[in-house]
Amino acid sequence: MSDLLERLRGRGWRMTAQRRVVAEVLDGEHVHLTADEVHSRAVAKLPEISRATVYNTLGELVSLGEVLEVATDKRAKRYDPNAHRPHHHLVCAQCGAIRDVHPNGNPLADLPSSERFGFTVSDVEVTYRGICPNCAAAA
Amino acid sequence: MSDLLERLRGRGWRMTAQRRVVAEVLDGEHVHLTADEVHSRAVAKLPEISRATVYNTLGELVSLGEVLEVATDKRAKRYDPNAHRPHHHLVCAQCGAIRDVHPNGNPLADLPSSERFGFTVSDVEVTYRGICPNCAAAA
DNA sequence: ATCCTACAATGGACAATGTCTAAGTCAAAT
DNA sequence: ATTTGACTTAGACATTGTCCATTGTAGGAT
Ligand SMILES: [Mn+2]
Ligand SMILES: [Mn+2]
Ligand SMILES: [Zn+2]
Ligand SMILES: [Zn+2]
Repeated sequence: MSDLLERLRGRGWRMTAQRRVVAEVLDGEHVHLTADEVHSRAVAKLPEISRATVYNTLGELVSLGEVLEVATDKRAKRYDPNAHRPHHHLVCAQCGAIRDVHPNGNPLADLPSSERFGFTVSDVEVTYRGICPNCAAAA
Repeated sequence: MSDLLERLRGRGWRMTAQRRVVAEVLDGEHVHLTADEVHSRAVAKLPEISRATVYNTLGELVSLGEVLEVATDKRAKRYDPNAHRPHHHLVCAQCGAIRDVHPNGNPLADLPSSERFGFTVSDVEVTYRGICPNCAAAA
């Protein structure tokens, strides 16, 4: 995710300790944190970082297309740094664990024009739900 | 939706003015209201109905499988009385209008086991996004 | 028709999530 | 080193949702 920081510097972003920390927290695979989780982890690295800054920074990253907002649970939005390769999500209905998945086929092609109601359809999100191996083992 | 009231009576539901009003508000096609919208419309019919009762009733309807919770926008949950025929959603990215859609194919079959990470996958939600005819005309 | 009581409704406190602003701070250009 | 406007902060406020003690009532029993 240091390439992210590079790209942002190139776009005229002022590089602050807070933004570096948020970027660090978002680094990794299968990362889908809520704003509050991002804040907690950021505070561990930079105790004085404020909630508002985390929200602001996440919002900016979303506007820039560097992070995606996903709504896999019905409470808080989650922030997904894997914005470059399109993908969908597989969510454990029990513990909420989230994995990135790449299904076959193109769901957009499966929506016939008779089911489009005159909309110009440009995008599709797919969320699979099930039980993860951990939760299955604990049952 | 009077058949809904019948089914609920059969399940031992006490029939109250409040529950009748909530059921009335949820009647119709392509209905996907937030709890607050349900409350507003219910108040128009029964001014003294409380927010708590609307939340309680919606929660009960969801537990009974008579209404679905959907998360097509990233703020409030929406309540969908079309719980009997499985379907997906088409959402206007501009105005938020929601239509029920029935795509071809089965997205569950498109998730190969190599992409299941040991999960037992049981369900899939698909949300199409685009621009509705109204918003396109206004542009 | 009246009574009883378990179930339901109410209002308001509280919690979780998200937005906004005024004032102070600091990155980076000069 | 100075300057400047972008950035951060704390906390008020807004929205969405939950909980609980109290009050009300639907529907069965008499
Ligand atoms: Mn993802
Ligand atoms: Mn629907
Ligand atoms: Zn799990
Ligand atoms: Zn629209």
